[in-house]
Amino acid sequence: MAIKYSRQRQLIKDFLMTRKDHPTADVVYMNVRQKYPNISLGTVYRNLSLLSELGEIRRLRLGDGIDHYDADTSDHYHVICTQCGGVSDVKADGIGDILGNANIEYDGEIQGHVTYFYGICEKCLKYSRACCP
Amino acid sequence: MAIKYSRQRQLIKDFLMTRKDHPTADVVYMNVRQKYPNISLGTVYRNLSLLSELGEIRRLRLGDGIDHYDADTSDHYHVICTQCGGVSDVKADGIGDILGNANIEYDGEIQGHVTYFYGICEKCLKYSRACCP
DNA sequence: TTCCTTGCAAATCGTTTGCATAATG
DNA sequence: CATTATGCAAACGATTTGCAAGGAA
Repeated sequence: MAIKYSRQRQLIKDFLMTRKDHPTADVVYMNVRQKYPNISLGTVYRNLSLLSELGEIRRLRLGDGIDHYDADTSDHYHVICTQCGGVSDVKADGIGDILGNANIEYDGEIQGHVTYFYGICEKCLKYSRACCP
Repeated sequence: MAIKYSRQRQLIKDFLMTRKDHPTADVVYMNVRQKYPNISLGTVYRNLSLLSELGEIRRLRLGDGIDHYDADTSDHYHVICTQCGGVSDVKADGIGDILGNANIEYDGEIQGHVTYFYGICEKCLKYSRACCP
């Protein structure tokens, strides 16, 4: 199971690192194809999964049924805009600790949690202000 | 868009209220079919969506890519067992407030959050204890 | 009668997989 | 050379949808 270099995987990771909007597999495919036209969707999926397993990127499951990917593996959270569907980052230090210490009643063993927020992103806020003063 | 009664919708909701394990659409279909053999999968999906919109049930998106449904609409959280995949309830009062007051840096407007936990459920815990003393 | 709901099947959409070929170490 | 990765296309599983027929108000 040794991992060998592939230009495709490198390009996928490179592209992801340039983006802060947590693109989907399809968006990755569309973009990488501009530098490497022969790449196939299957390869994109395979590498996104592999990179996620390796911990080099993060796979985000945000309730819209489509996987998003994030090259920023640091500890942070996400907000989904209920208007435009965009995904943006939030700093929210200590949520892990807070949830870990919350008053949780459960007879099994809790190992971790997934949290994301929804709301209205900065862009959409400005937009709605502009038209409804 | 007035809503008219349908026996199928009633049976779907009735079934869901008897279950505490947050079944998927397919499981609902299999079970309702025993009382109403002609029901179609499409009808099950349509009604689960409708009931969710009406707030009579809750749709759970737990990161496994399959929607689960819960007739318990009270405020509670869920734990997904990493061993058996089962979904169970947790009481965790105050998480909403805690997250609302967390130290969150975000330039948009946060309206709410989704949180679920993962870990090992009671059954699987007992099971693993039994075989590894 | 009006309009909502259904059953059925086909269609959609994101994702995975089998396989022969190409590239890496 | 052994092994991993690829492109392609077909397969997949969950969900949605178009449509003609059935049922509720």
